[in-house]
Amino acid sequence: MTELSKVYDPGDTEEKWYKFWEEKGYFKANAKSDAPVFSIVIPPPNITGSLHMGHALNTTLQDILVRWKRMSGHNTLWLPGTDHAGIATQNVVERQLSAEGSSRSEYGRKRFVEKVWEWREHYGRTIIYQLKRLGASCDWSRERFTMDEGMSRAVREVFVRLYEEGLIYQGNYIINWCPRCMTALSDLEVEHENIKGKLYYLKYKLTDGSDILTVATTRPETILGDTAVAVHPDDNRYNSFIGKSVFIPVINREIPVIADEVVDMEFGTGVLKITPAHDPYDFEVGNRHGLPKLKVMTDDGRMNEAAGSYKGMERFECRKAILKDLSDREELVKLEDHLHAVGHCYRCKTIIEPNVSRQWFVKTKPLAEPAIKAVESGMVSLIPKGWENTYFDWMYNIKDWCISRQIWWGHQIPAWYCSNCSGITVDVSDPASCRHCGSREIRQDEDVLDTWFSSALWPFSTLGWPEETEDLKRFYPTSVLVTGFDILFFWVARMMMMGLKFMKGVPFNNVCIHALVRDAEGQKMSKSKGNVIDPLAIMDKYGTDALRFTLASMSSPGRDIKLSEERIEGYRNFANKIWNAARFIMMKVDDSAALNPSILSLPDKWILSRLNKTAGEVTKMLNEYRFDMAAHTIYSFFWHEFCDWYLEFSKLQLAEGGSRKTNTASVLVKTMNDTLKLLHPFMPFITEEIWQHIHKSSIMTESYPVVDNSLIDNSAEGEMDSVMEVIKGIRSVRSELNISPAQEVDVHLRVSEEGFIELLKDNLVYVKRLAWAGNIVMGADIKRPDMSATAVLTGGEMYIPLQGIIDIEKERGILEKRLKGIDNEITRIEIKLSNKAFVDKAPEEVVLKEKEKYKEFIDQKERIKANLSWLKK
RNA sequence: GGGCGAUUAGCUCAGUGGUAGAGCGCUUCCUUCACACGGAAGAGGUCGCAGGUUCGAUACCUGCAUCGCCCA
Repeated sequence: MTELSKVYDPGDTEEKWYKFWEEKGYFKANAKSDAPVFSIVIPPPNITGSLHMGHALNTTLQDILVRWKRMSGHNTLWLPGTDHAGIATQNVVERQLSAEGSSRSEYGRKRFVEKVWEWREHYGRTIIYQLKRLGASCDWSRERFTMDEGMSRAVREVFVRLYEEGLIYQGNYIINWCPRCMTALSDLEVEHENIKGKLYYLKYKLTDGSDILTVATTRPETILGDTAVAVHPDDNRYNSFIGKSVFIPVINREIPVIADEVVDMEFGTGVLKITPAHDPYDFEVGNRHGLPKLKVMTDDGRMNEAAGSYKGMERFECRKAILKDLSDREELVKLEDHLHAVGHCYRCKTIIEPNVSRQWFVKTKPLAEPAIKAVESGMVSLIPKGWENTYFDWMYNIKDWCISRQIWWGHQIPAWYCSNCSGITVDVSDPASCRHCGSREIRQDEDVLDTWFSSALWPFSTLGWPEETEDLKRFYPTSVLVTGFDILFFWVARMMMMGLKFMKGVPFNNVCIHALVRDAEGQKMSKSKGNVIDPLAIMDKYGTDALRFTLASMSSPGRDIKLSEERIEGYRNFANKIWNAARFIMMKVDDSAALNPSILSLPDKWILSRLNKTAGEVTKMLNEYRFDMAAHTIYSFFWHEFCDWYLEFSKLQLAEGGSRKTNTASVLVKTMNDTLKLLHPFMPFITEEIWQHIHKSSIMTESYPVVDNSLIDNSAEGEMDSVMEVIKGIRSVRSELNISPAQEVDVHLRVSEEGFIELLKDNLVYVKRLAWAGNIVMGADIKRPDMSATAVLTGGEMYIPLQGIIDIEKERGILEKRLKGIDNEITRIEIKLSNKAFVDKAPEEVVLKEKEKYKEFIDQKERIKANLSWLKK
């Protein structure tokens, strides 16, 4: 075995071992193996993305599961890939073109799409390399892309089948429109944000001149598209107006007064203006009452010809202009501050415009039903379980899904329009002629599908569907999906619907939902806030293992991760601790024989028992997706039991020589080996590096430790606790009295229990060495010697004579001097605090500080007095 | 407006119907041959507030407050 350097340097090893694993093919799944299957599909990161902490967390958790299962003998598949991210990618490439002084329209559709593909080839794989940097043990031979040939085929297949079943339809409805991206969005793609706006009260005069109705609105510019005003049928204030008509202010167009139950009598004046083409609720009202839907805006958020003199104005400019005209005409009654939720495009944050247009929709209710049942019946578990309610709530209230997008980058909708008979042909392969009239004059729908449409098929399309491939048979359904809660509806819910529909079975058995990573202040990390912690920089600085361990140990269910660099540094230190423990063992152990269980010492028995309990605990925690607790369990075992105690005991045992030495070596090696294996899923690189040093083979293909019940020894654990308690007691006294480490102390132990005395006798050598104890006398009738310190044990009492150890007179002098000093301080503060002027007039924090100091001094006084009493007879 | 979660040491967070835990930070001592990215010993908490159940509540129940998120 070669000697290790004093400090672990992750930079040297990570790339080397990743390459090694990949070349050896250790990541590859086996479609033919009969071993139990464990499969995961990765949440495909966007091709526009570069690795952020969210990816790092998500990837780490998946890799922990995958490496653990692989070591536990499973035929493991972790299928990687990327998402084409329609709008986001199109935006990125458009920005690039714009920087080059060109534009999407200048390129034209065909060339633009080619440009995006080019972009993907150059930049779109960045994130893949970054995932590798994290150590992700994905089966790269099965890597997929949501726009690759196979996935595109799956998308078409699904579209066609759903269309033929009537579950996909085209219709003219109100949808969310982003005037900047110039596309429709689904309800989920709209982010609602509370904005301080105004509520404007406008005058609508009755056409018969009999009265005026005051209407409150947040969007005065939409009066141009009003086609009615509505009141609640039970509202006595306005009953008499129903059926009459009013003039829209400013433009004086005549519209009816209608009654509808949806009107909230409490809101504003209780009279609502109805703009069916620009408000989702008004759209419904409009449908119920057969009102015309008057569009007053263009797709890029300007006023159209229906807006008359306002034509061409940007929508918020128009608001200003209308308000001016309203107030000029004295038709603006008043305005109030008003907090309301405004929808924003989740990609570009532009305020969305509800808009009536012809789009494609998925009828979701029939798909949602089985998806609800699958969770209700327990076929799929969401972890933590609390998310199931959120899931149900969304599923029960699901609305049809608008899937068409007016962009170029994506799966073009496989529908062709006939210019002859205006029939629609929907087909898997491009048709040559109209299915209805045979005309060759057909044109494909220009829109593309929502990116999430293809993502919804991910668990089976990646495995080869619609072909019945070996992979599909073996690896579907996947074992678990690991993802953040932010895409529960976007992705998880839709995969459930699509998986159940097309595979007749759930896409995964468990959904492990983890938190978001925030900065140390709890803020969401974002480039604009400048509070992003870049995982790549962290990996450079502290090593990948440290980052992974940090993320794992902080991912408690149901709580966001507040990441700080100090924390990562702490786990970097842990990696170094592991390194040095290994270094110690490699320096001390030259020959290790097979473990002989018949000659184990108490510390041997203890550490082996603790090791096995640790292995059991870690496995249990991983089974429950408690990565945090699994990580903590290994951490505290390794550092605080193995390193702090056993390694110190082992030094004595090794010095004994003979069979004690070889057996100790075996215990050291076994414990180290098993801990490295337990740790490997969390810290793959350092464990591999150490393992390779010792064994000249890979740890990846080793078996994960299983509990050996024959090594669990509760009585040895109890006995060790007693021994350690004695050691800690002596150390504590030494420290309290500042006894130098080299100075041995005698110990008088009053212990009545015979078994305890025997135990200590057997283990005296450890106590002497680890506590630097000299003579130890024990017995039931031991009396406290004069001038001795005291420590209380569970089973007795311990005295440490101080005469000759410390200079009693000198020590007493020092302590009394300190006591006097402290008494002075106490008096000083007492005077200060009893001075009313000080307490009343000094800044609060100064007073508080004095009070804290006072408490501190009182504490110190007590301790010094106790020590002084030890020095007396 | 509806729902969910949080509130425990200076900070970040575990946890349990019966003596309150970790990491980091802090204090003191120590470069003794694995590690100063270290060791030893310490200090530090009315477990958000108010009720209730209980022999006993930080934990279970109810209400309130503050913060965060989701949905409308």
